[in-house]
Amino acid sequence: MEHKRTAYVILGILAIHDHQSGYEIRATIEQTVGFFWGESYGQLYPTLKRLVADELVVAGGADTGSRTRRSYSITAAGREVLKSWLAIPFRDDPPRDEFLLKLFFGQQAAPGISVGHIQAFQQKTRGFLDGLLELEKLAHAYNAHQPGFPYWMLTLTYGLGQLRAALAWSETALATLNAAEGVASPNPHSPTERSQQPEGRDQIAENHPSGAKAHHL
Amino acid sequence: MEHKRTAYVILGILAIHDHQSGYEIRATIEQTVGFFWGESYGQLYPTLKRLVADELVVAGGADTGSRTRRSYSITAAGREVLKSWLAIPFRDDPPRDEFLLKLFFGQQAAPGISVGHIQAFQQKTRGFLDGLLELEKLAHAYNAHQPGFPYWMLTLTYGLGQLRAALAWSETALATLNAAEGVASPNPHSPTERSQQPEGRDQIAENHPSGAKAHHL
DNA sequence: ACACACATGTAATTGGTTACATGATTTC
DNA sequence: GAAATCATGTAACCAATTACATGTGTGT
Repeated sequence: MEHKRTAYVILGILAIHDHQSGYEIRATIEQTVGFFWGESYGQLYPTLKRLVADELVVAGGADTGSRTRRSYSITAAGREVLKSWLAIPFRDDPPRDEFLLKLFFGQQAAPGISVGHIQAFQQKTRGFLDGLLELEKLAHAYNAHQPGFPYWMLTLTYGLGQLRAALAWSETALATLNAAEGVASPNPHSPTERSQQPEGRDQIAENHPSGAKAHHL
Repeated sequence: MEHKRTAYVILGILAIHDHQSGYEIRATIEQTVGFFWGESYGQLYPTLKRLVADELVVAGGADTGSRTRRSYSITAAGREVLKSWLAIPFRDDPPRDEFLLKLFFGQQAAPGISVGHIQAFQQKTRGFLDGLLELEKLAHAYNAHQPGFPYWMLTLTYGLGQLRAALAWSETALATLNAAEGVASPNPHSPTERSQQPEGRDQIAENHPSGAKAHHL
């Protein structure tokens, strides 16, 4: 009876605003938790089905099989399940930041490549930041009175902080690299959409004098 | 003949320091890119095999099948493949931050839960930061002269910046929450179950005027 | 002889993405 | 009645995790 995290996202969204269709839920996810939590279509509908089967949400509207709008609400049981999930420690999934990875190996790349990556990163970050600022404005305008508001703001300010730090870093990074690599030429990069911020896992290099493995590569 | 990202990590590591066993490669990954790139056992050996088959690395040492140490080196072809991978735009994989997710839904949680999460986050972040600072020290001590050094430092300073921003945020977040949630009965990190939560529907803001997307819940 | 770290591997499964296929409703 | 957008779904795939199974070399 385990549920995957997609299930809890759905429950959480419905707990805040009930009676949404799958389509709407998806949109809501994107507009609210989207900046730190990506969901895919492929997961949504099957999960919704499963939640209905487990009676954590109830479906109203058309009969199954039809393609007409159906809307979902969370049940009391659903709220409980959500609540107990919220109470257990969050899991830190392994970080995966391809940008940093490519940057780390920058020495192996052709000249200019790393600078290009950083520039692309910078642009994405700026765009992302603009989006969050916009979101902040809208949230204040429409949702300031809602009970969840303080929590929402917390996630927002977290995001803003990370992005600003990233932006500050990118300036100095470019300066450093231009010094190190000489002049820049090319650009790689055509824009994509999503950005992410890495979230840590806690293991870090272990090293002790005696066994002294490779800390020097 | 697509390669997965694990393959490029291996190539990159071997490009920096050749002639390592699978075991060593894994350790090196952890000690260098580990803080922003998690790899799992399960991927390493099969990928290594595949790389050998594609002649991007060569294996020396014992014969296949044996469990004695084998060591791998990158080939010229391997370097080329790595180089061209480095040149293509990095991919931003969808963000997934369970901490923020739980925080976002904090209103649905029992009292103290969110504070507990933030405290846990704070601790992890501090530990992580300490680890990075340690790593920085070691890197300066042992690797300062190596050609990749400036790039490694870039990833490091990025991490430090993010962590410091996260730490700063967590302070204000705790302050905010303590104000908002009244007093804490901190229930840090051990699962709870049962709680009373009657509380009927919460009906909140409805969809607004026409046109614009629902930016409010 | 035993423990322990070094070392290599595989099987089962998850969790998720992408791409596609299709129907319903609104708007012009 | 065509187009756009709202809406629901599925199939194919794949990257990665987990847990397990096993062997080797060294030091005590």
